[in-house]
Amino acid sequence: MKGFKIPKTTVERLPIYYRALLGMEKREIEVISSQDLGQRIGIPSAQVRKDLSYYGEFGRRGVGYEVPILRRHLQKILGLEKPWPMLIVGAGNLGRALINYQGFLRHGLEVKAVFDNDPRVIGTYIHNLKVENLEEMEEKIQQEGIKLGVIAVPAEAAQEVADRMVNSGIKGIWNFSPEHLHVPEDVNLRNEDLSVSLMALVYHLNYSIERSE
Amino acid sequence: MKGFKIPKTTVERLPIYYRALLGMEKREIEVISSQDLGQRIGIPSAQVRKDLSYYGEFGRRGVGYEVPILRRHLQKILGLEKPWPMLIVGAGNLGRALINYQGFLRHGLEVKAVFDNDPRVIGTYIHNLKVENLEEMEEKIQQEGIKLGVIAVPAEAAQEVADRMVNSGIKGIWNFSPEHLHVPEDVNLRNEDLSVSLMALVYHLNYSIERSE
DNA sequence: TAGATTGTTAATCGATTAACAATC
DNA sequence: TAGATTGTTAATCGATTAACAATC
Repeated sequence: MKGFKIPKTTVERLPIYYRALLGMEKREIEVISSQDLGQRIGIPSAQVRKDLSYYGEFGRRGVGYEVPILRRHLQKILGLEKPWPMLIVGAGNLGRALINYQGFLRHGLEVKAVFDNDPRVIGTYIHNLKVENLEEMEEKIQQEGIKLGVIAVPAEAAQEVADRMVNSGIKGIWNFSPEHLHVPEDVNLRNEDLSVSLMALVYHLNYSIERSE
Repeated sequence: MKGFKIPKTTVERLPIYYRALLGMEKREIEVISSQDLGQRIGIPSAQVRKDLSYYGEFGRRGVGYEVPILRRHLQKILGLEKPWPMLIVGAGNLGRALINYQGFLRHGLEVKAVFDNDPRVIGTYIHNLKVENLEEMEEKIQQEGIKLGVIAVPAEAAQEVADRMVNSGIKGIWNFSPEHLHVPEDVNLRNEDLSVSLMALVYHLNYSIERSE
């Protein structure tokens, strides 16, 4: 990786490239041009080339990119070579959906534990995984060296869960609660507030329907 | 609303403001400055003021913004005054999580129907809602005038579901599948590919852990 | 060689931020 | 009036895009 600054927007697109390449590899497409790759995912070819160029020269002029090679480069760039153990706090509907999501393992992620504080839920099983008492979270994080935590609890509980995660060594938080969480700057926080996302969709929907009526 | 172009990034922030204001209104905070509002959600005050200024002059110089007034303006701007009927296709874990999500109604959205094509699931109930046969989707969309559809099906089925939604009059699609969907330009498409989002988090996590070790 | 496509530079476009006059 | 905060302009910063020499 070169030393200079990489645009945030580029990083957001890397997983999209990676995913598309996985699909092409499965279908045994051997070589792809930035033009073709871009077309499949709705990104201009110049942007594809520029994004990749921040990390190296992966293509061959006049030819294109070899799919398996580029895919492996992206896997490494994204940090998906070694599997990341992760934990989920909150065994409600969303927590369950995430646990059951089959795609994590394929992408080098593995849900190692689920925690909740509701006695009616603790001890039940979700897809081979026993829901554990939230009290035991810290111990597990340290035992297993877990660095990645998912917050799928109600807004009121989110900051406390985050604090406890951070204190036990978690370095990346995927936050599904609507709370704006405070974490130290060496902790990577990613907010996935679905209702915020939906409201932005409704804004555009409302606007386009108003205009056409 | 003024005539000129509003930055995409501004639109993405509006729901965050709206949500914060809802919380403040509940706690009976009457007036808030751009400074204070921004602080709560991690957005600089100048940006708060600029974003709001695209839609009007909602504040009072020397004073700030009246919370209930600004909240109502944002509700209107976002198109959340009248409730939007929506439908979900795919009654798997994610579909279930979305149906059970209590927050939609509060934000002017209402899940009117759920569809699936699995005979073992059709006819079962999820939170008062009967899972219907996917065959009947088109009829329902037209009967109820539904404009908003959620795609929570496997990648292979996503484009077909999208096509059928579009042909029946859906104007906004919230796509949870990893497929890059093709829709006419008057249809608003929002992709919510969770594994893409997670990979971007892992990228940063990996990078920060590498550096500190 | 002729045709294709990369990697990169420079131009353009868009978003954020600082600063301050207006005004409560 | 003195202090506070908006709304807006202009400067800065960052991202996208066009264009093309390098090269397969």
